[in-house]
Amino acid sequence: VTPPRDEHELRVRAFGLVGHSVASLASHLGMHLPPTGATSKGKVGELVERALGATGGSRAAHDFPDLGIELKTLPVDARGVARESTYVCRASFEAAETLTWERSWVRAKLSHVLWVPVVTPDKASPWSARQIAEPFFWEPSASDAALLADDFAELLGTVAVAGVDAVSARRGKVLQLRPKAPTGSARARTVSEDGDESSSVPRGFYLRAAFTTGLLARARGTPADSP
DNA sequence: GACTGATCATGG
DNA sequence: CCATGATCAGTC
Repeated sequence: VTPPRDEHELRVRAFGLVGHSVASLASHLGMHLPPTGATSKGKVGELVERALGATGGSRAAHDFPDLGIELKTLPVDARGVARESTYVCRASFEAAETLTWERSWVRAKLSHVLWVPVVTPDKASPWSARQIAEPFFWEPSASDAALLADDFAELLGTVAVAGVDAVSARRGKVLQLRPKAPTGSARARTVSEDGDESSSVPRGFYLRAAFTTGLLARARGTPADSP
């Protein structure tokens, strides 16, 4: 699948997936999926990337570089409530004191996102019971951006003055900083306020499920708690 | 049932 | 090790 030429083409392709199960999508693409469970983490995202012509790969870039658009699948229950938080990107603290929201990779990634909800009734649901729902584009509203910027500033501020280990996933109204590593013993470099180097478990930025649930509800034009 | 900390797969 | 794609699973 070649990359979409523009946003319209991407939109058409994404809407073309609506109603397909993950199993049928994989079948059409000739992809084999392992059974659902721990070993299949991330497979739906890779599948949808391929289906839409995302450049993918493991480079630090948007999924659609020419369009500046990021692709995210969103597991939701039958009511449209997000089942999981959403990973955004790795967090680097080389210059926590000077890194601003405006210059952050988090902001760049979230500036334009194509969300593809995947209805997953429960975690035991087989691929055939997980269906692609209506996708939607999101560009943060002024209030979205303010919430994100506030959390970002608070998180980075704490890292700058107290170190990354002082931040738990409990911080942040909508944006979290959490471990993001192969195992709990993985290490990544950290630099403290006075320049001392040490290491801690690698972290990543995540969007809370309540936040993404709200984005979906807004896109559907329904209150987040309506039936 | 929501949430946090830990974990799984793949490529460079 | 870095990055991408996320979800698992024990605890609150």
